Amino acid sequence: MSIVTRFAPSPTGHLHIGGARTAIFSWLLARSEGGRFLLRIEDTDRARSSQEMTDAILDSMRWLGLDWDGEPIFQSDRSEIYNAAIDRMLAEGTAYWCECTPEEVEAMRERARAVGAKPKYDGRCRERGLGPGEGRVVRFKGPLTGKTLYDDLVLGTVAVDNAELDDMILRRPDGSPTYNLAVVVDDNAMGVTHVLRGDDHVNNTPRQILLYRALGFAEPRFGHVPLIHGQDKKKLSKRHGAVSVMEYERAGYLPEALLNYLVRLGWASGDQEIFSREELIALFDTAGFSKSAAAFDQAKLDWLNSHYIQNSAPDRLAPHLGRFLAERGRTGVSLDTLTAIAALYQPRAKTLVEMAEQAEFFVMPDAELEYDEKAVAKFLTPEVKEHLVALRALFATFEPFEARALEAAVQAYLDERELKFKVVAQPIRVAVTGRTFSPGLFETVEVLGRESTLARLDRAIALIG
RNA sequence: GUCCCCAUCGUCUAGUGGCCUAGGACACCGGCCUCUCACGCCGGUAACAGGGGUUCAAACCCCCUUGGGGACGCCA
Repeated sequence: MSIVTRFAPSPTGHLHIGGARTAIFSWLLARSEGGRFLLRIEDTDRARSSQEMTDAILDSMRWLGLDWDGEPIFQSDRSEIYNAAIDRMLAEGTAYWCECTPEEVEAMRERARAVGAKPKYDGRCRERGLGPGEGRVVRFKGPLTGKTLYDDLVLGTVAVDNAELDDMILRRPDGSPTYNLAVVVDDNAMGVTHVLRGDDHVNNTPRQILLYRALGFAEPRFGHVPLIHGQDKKKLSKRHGAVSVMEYERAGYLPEALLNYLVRLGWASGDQEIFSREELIALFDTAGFSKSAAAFDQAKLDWLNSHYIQNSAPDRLAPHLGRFLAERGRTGVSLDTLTAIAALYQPRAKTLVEMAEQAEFFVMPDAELEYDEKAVAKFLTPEVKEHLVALRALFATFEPFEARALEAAVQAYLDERELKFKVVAQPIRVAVTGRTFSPGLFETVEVLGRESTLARLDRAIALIG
């Protein structure tokens, strides 16, 4: 039987790092087995769900390269299906009407807590034979004894006493279905064979299995991947900084880097660290899951991002660099220039945002270039003035205006005077970039171009006075 | 509180009874390279939570303790 997996986000927020990871795992499981990967939007909470968030989630999925099969299913237009299932359970005696109010149920929970027991609904309406009525809900008539166990794809055998489970609500007073019921009905209808989700759902699984049985559905395999924690070992949340996929995109991360990082959080294939999309599909295996929670480590993500930046074609990076420079107000840079700059920064930038920050001096008007005070004081000294003047003249006419040729020309100038390159390197660098660090001096000068190089040398010479 | 789950370097992990004086990666610390900053290269520090078993042999199996996480919704 072919595998069918699904990702079922609730459109109440952007695609979260944790959600993205379970989506990646579900996608990989399907793709690695030649199965199908489906999408279901869990928008039954009409008040908190929005079309904007649905679109944003789909955009993030596309950005990561997670393609799904068929059209996404929306729970909001499937209420008849859920109701049919609930009505059937009512008719078959596996569900019942309950008239307890939320306040009464809360009181029951309080009482249970007081005696050190598990807080739960006490089942007082189970045998009352109530029918529909204002304010009434439908509850599942679960088994009171015995154990429910299943073989988890990542955890192994998980068992829970049925006595721990209370009779969950299936239908609210307004007729809408609750999460557990809708999930079971949909997963069954969609033919889902493998459910991969976060660890925080293990407690739901026995309940859902009981529903599968009550409904006479075939049970899928379940796998619960450990949650992603922040540096403090707590469940990842807003206060841990950037947590949505979109934020990482905006922060200048490459999708393949985030994908690679996320997939290694809780999964491994031997010692391999770098995986292409194709390799992942070829190597993915549920045996590679780890059982313990993983802490999100920004430093390692940065390392992967620099790896992918270094290994990308510069012309692929160029448009992205252009975008991030534009955000800094530097527009109208040609694609050729962008490509040349990107190539210089590939080994130097951890993120595209950092690349744009570092490279901004290349594209600012010469008159706007700011000179670092300390750099000027240290390197733009009277002793080097004559050399800057001479080299300015050399740069003014030398052909071709290309890194290696310029380097040879400058070297010849220095040889004649028995000077070391060190004497002029930093002064020229400070003159054309405004600071003490940059890519290779001649590469920088070449990309900057003759006109800007001369204009900046003039400014530097003027600064010496 | 109750239930469920987890437990190897700071972090991500390899390890499925002998190949482990525990391997890799990130980070960190040295060094090399060098026109700066990076890249790269070489080297280093650093872990089987504790205690009992089982076994000729345990990081690997069992139990307990401790620690951590998650869940206890008419949210998903």
